[in-house]
Amino acid sequence: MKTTKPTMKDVAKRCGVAESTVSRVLSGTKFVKPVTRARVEQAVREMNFHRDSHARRLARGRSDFLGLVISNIENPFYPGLIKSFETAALAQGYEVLLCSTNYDPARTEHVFRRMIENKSPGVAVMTSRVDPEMAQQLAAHSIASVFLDAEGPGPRKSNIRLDYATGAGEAVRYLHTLNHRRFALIAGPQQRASHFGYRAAVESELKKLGLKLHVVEGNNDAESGAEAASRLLTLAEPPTAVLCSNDLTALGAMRAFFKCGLSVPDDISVVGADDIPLAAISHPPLTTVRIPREALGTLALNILHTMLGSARRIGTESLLATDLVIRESTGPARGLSSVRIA
Amino acid sequence: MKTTKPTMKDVAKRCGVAESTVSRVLSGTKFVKPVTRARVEQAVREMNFHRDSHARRLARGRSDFLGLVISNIENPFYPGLIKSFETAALAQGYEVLLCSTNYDPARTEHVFRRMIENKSPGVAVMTSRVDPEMAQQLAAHSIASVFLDAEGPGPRKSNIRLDYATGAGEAVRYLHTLNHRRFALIAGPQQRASHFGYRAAVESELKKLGLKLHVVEGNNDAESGAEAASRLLTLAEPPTAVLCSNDLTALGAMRAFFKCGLSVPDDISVVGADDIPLAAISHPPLTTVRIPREALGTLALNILHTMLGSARRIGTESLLATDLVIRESTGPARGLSSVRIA
DNA sequence: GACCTTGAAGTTTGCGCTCACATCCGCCAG
DNA sequence: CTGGCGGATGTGAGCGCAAACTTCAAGGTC
Repeated sequence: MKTTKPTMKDVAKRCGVAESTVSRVLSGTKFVKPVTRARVEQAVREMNFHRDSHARRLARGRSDFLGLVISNIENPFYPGLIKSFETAALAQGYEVLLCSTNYDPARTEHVFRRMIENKSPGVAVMTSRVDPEMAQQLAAHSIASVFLDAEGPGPRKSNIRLDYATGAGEAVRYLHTLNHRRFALIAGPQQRASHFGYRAAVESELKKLGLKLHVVEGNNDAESGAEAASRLLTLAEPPTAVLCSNDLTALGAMRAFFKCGLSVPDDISVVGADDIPLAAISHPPLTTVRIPREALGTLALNILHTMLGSARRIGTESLLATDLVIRESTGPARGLSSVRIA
Repeated sequence: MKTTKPTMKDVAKRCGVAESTVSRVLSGTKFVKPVTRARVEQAVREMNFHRDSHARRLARGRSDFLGLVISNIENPFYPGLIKSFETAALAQGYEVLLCSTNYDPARTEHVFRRMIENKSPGVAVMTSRVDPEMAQQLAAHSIASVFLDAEGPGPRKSNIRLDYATGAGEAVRYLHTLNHRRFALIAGPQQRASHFGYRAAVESELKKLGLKLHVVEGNNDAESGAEAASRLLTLAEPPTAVLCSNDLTALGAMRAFFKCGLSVPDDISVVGADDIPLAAISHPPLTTVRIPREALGTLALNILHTMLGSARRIGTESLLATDLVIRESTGPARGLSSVRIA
């Protein structure tokens, strides 16, 4: 029983070829006689040999670790994104290094250092806010990057913009055909570009219909959604349709409405955003503006792959459309009088 | 503008010391004069130098990548686990390599090969089913491992057992005090140890109370939960309390009950298992047997860390208790006649 | 003052692999 | 017959770093 793990040299020796031949076989290079190849392959199998990826990456001068940076994995938006990114990455022969920042600056810095130290050829930064300095760090180490809803593209730096206008417009128009006239939005933190964009899209669509939007600010979680919803009900003219910055907020809002004895959608319609998995199985299932997470992950990877492939690594800007998924949290507006709460 | 990235040698040259001194500074070894240390540190900062982790790992002969193997990241059970594992790992100076098997044998094999090639010192396999051969592969490459609900421990191989009996017992007794007497379980696939254990725990607890359990098999997702729930309603004596193999199933079941015009918990009580984040914000919020995901992640890491630290890397077996989280999907059994559906 | 100790550095080797280059060989065209 | 050519393989030089080993100097100790 050998104690030390076999190296390529051991494999080479065992079947009487040079190390480089083994390397060629393992890397799938051609110009290896089928017989030789077979012999090497068998030896590899017999010895249960595995290349050391560190040595490999050192010798090649680069790694195939693509970074995927997210904020908080507990955000239900991410898993689908991660999965599709990973699947696409694997298909192209990359590995993925998943990193969460948890909104912690120290952690964030650690994450980026990790990318640099691992010689990542490219990183997808799918958090809502990015320190511009980090982007610069990546650039300084010539790491290709793709961001989400960030500033425009640059050298080796792409951007994916979510087009809230499509989905938000659809939602507004849909609610309008259901005779809703009083709209409210429980918005997310407005310093985030995505939430600002969403709000703008809703407002602009309503303006086309000659309607106004009542905005309350939430914090993207269920509690703040519930709290904001209660506030909406104290209005002189409460809305009949409530759009939300994300699904969690919408869920919280629905719960608050239920607590007040209202029925969704009979008394009030609620629309979420994101289409997290839970939206489909909530009670009632949530109508929502869908961000195609899977498409997003795949797109991010493909952008990275393209930038890495082309010699002139020019960043691109892509637009990703959103759309409305109609479920059961929306219905016709009560034609009658407005709902009043004691 | 230098094009190539600086190496330790460059740093050394720049401040007139030997490479090893730079290494010593960067690794925090002592026996470096403060003055020298400061000079090196400044040079590092000025040159924006970062060590190459591949070279580092190659030279040291080992990596600090702990593997975390899960089945499907879209399973809401995982994110909390991942997060706590990662946080604990970072605190101990490890990095984590997250891998999903997606129940795909090819993918699974890839995952394990990845661990081997990256010279992972340890791997936490948090999937419900494991190919024993994989466990063997890890052992063959002397990689420490910790499994979930797998076979007992072995050399360099630990196991964490979830103790369903605690939580399940609590749930049954709680429902019993609410006057429930007719119990059903929508069980998960029985070939999985965890689901088998859960069922056994519920059955044994009911037996103590002189009650029986009606079991239907589900498939751990919302649809199968709904389907199983409908089946339960066709019984001559439908249950008044339904336990479920997991929260998704419970959610599906609740939806089915609503569809039939029943109220949860007024007409029927539902208990989930896992306590996924969604359970707290579902309608009604779900009473559930909680698996402490955070504790699980932390525990897994600590076990790994301990095994790696001690010279005699003996595997251990740990038991992790579950408990009941009471929310609003459970209530007193109707004292009156049993519910009947047309 | 000979001897050891210890802090503070420098020197060197090699981790396991890839890749550029050199080599060898058989075969065909001129 | 010979030069050339391309397929098949061997040779060797690093990749960037860690760690063992070596060196040197400044103090003790008796």
